Amino acid sequence: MPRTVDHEERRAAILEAFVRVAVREGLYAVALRAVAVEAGVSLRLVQYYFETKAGLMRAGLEFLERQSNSRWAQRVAELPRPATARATLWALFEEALPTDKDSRDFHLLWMSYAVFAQSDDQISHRAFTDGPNRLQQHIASLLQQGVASGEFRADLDVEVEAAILIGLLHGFGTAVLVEQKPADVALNQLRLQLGRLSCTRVA
Amino acid sequence: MPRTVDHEERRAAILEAFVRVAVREGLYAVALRAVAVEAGVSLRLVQYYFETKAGLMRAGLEFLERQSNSRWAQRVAELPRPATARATLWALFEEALPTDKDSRDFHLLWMSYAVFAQSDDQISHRAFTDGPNRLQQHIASLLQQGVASGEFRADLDVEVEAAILIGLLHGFGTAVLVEQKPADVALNQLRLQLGRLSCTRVA
DNA sequence: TTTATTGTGATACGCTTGTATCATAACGGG
DNA sequence: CCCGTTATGATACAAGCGTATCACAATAAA
Repeated sequence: MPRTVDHEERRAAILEAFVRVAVREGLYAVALRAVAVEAGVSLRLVQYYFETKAGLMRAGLEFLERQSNSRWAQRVAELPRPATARATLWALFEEALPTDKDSRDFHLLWMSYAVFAQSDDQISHRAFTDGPNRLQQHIASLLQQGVASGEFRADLDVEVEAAILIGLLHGFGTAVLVEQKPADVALNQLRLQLGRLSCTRVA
Repeated sequence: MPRTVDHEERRAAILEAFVRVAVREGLYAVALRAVAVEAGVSLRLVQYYFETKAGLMRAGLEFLERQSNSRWAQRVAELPRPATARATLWALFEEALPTDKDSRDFHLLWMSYAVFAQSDDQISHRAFTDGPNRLQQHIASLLQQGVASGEFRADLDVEVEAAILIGLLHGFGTAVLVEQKPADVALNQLRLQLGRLSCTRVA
C-alpha cells in the first residue's frame, strides 16, 4: 500500500479546523469549503476523509466527546491525593462551567449539536442523554462516598441531590455561556447549594 | 389609501408559519420559500412584510417573546385567589418546563435562537439575559413575599435562592427538552428543592 | 520496474438560497 | 372617473452549497 499518510492525524487536523469554523460561524453555517480553507487543505481532501457533510458532523460530535472526556480525565489526575469527595465534586463543577475560552467553545458547540439533533435524525439523541446520565451517576456515587466519609449529611437522597446538582450545573452553564452572569458568581452559588448537603452547615 | 389589508394579522399568520417551519426543520434551516408555502402565500409576500431574512428572524424572536409573555400572563390570571407565594412559584415552575408540545416547541426555538445569537450580531444578546434576569427578580420578590407571610424560612438569602431556582429551571428545562427525563420527575425534584426553603421542612 | 492502490488536486453539475426587478391588481381619495 | 398608493404575483439572478467526476501523483509490493 502506497503513500501511507497518518490517517488519524489528518482527520484530527481537519476536525480541529471544523471546530474553529463552527465556533466562529455557527455550527449550522459550517461549509465544507470553509473547513478546507481553515485546515489549509483542498475541498476534495475533506470529502476524502469524511465522505459526506453528515459524516463530518458525526465525526465532529465524537471529537467533542473525546476532547471533553480527556479534559476531565486530566483534571482528575491533577487532583491532590487523597481527594475528598467534596474536592472532587468541586473540581467537577469548575470543569463543567464554561470558565475559559476553550470550555466556552465546547459548551457552545455541544449546545448547538443538541439543538441540531432535535431536527436531524442522522445524529443520535443518545449522546445528549447518556452523557448527563453518566455524570449524574458519577455525582451520586461521589455524594454517597461523601456520606460514608462523614463529609455530607447521612440523610441525603443522593440520587435526587445528584439530579439537582446536574440541573444546576447545566442551567448555570448556559447562563455563563450567554453571559447572563460571570462564572465566579455561578461557582459561589453552587458552593452554597453544596454547603447545604454538608454535615457542618455553613449558612 | 387602497387595498387596506390588516398588516399585523398577516404578519402574525406568516410568523406562525415561520415558527412551524422552524420547529419542524430547525431554525438554522428555515428558508423563506418554505415559510411562504407553509403560510400559503407567495415568496414575494414574505419579503414584502419582513423585507429580509434577518428581518423575519428578528420578528420571529419578538413573536416568541410576546407569545411567552402572554402565556405566562394567562397562567397567572387562572391562579385561584388569593394566591400564596408558594402556589405562584409552583405555577411558574410548571409553566417554565416544556410540559406540553407548545411549550416544548417554544423552548426548542428559544434555545436555537440563543445558540444562533452567539455567532450572529444581527439579533441582540440582551433578550437572553434580560428575560432570565427579570424572571429571577420576579422569583426573588415572590420568595421575599413568602418569607413575609411565613411560608418560607426567615433566614433565606432570596437573591441567591432565586438564582439557584432559575438555574435549576433552565437546567431541568433542557433536560426535559432532550428527553433526558420526563417533566413530572423534574417537577418532583423541584418540589424537593422548594421544600428546603419552607418553614415546615418536609424532608 | 512495473503495477495496483492510496492520496490529492482541479473542476464541473445541479440545486437551493436570499434578493431584486417588473408588471399589475386592488382600492381609497380627488 | 381616475389617479396614486398599497399589495401581490411571476420570474430572474448571482452566489454558495454539497456532491460527483476525472486525472494524476506518490509509493509499497510484485
